[in-house]
Amino acid sequence: MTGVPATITITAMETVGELTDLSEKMQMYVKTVHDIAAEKGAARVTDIARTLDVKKASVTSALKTLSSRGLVNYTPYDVVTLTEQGLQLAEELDRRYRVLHDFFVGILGIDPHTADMDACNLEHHLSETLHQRLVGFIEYYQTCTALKFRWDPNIGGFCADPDDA
Amino acid sequence: MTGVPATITITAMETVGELTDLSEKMQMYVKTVHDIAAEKGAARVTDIARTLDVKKASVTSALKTLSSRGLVNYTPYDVVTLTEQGLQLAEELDRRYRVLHDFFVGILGIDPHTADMDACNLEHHLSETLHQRLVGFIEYYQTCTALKFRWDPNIGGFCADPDDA
DNA sequence: TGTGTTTGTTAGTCTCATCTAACATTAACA
DNA sequence: TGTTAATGTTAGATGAGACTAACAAACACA
Repeated sequence: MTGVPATITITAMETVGELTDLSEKMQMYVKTVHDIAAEKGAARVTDIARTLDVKKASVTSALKTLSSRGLVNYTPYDVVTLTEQGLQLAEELDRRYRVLHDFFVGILGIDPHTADMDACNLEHHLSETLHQRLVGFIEYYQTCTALKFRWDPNIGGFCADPDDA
Repeated sequence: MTGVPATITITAMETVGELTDLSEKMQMYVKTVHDIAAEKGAARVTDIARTLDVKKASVTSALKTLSSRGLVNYTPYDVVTLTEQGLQLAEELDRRYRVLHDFFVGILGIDPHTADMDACNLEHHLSETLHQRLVGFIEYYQTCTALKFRWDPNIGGFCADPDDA
């Protein structure tokens, strides 16, 4: 058992990748297993390959790496699940994804599809401090009525939200 | 001459990396040459190696790649400068860096060092749409007095800026 | 239960970006 | 101007992560 502690504790400047010493690519495999497992109970190699747009041989190879790191339960020809540690990592990534996506769509007014792509690209690279500030900012935006504004595509800028008093 | 158009035009969902088909690592070399050249007029292999914490042999190798891509002027044993295309790329990256850093420090109240690290890690991964929205958001924050708030470390959350009316 | 299809694995190759070790060039200066 | 130190390059190896081609296992169903 190497690398990933039983409970993930990210310090201020650290990203998820730095904490786990896991490349962005490998993080994506963990996230993908999590997403597929959430939908279907467990992930198959074919599903993972299709989702990540890679060949099945690449998936097998990645799963061996992740298994040796204690992040996935892998036995040849069997379905794949996350270990407890893999689950914690996936949830940490998911928290980051959701905060980014919420911020992009809810506050910056970016269309959901672009927001999804940006959040996916960025979730691996946020420090814990930045993550927490975004969480706090979203909370403040939602509770503070004085703060309501909205992106206006006609102007190409932000302006006071007309729905708000 | 391949890959990079004479004038960079990034479309909505595209990142700088996708546009130029240049890896994050290679983007970092371009940015580093730009930074060193801004300070000293031109970059040397040793400077680049020290800045990026890699060996000089790695720098030589990267410079050959970037030279073949038309982004740096490289001749063996000579100082290194950016081509016009390399300069455009570096400036595009720098715009993203500054917007992120401004947002993190000026609005989210993150300390400059953490903000620097986050901006460095994230600058390669922003879509053009997200970049533009952040620019707009910062402008709005700066001009709209109703929008002033600030991170309060005691509370661990945002609150109305006491300096503001 | 045998046969074909789907799914998964293995073996080997490729590219990228790094490294080390050895060598070459340039610069400094006595 | 010759020697030494600093700087830069080459050649070859490594590891990550992708690929293809060939093979193996599991499944589906007549």
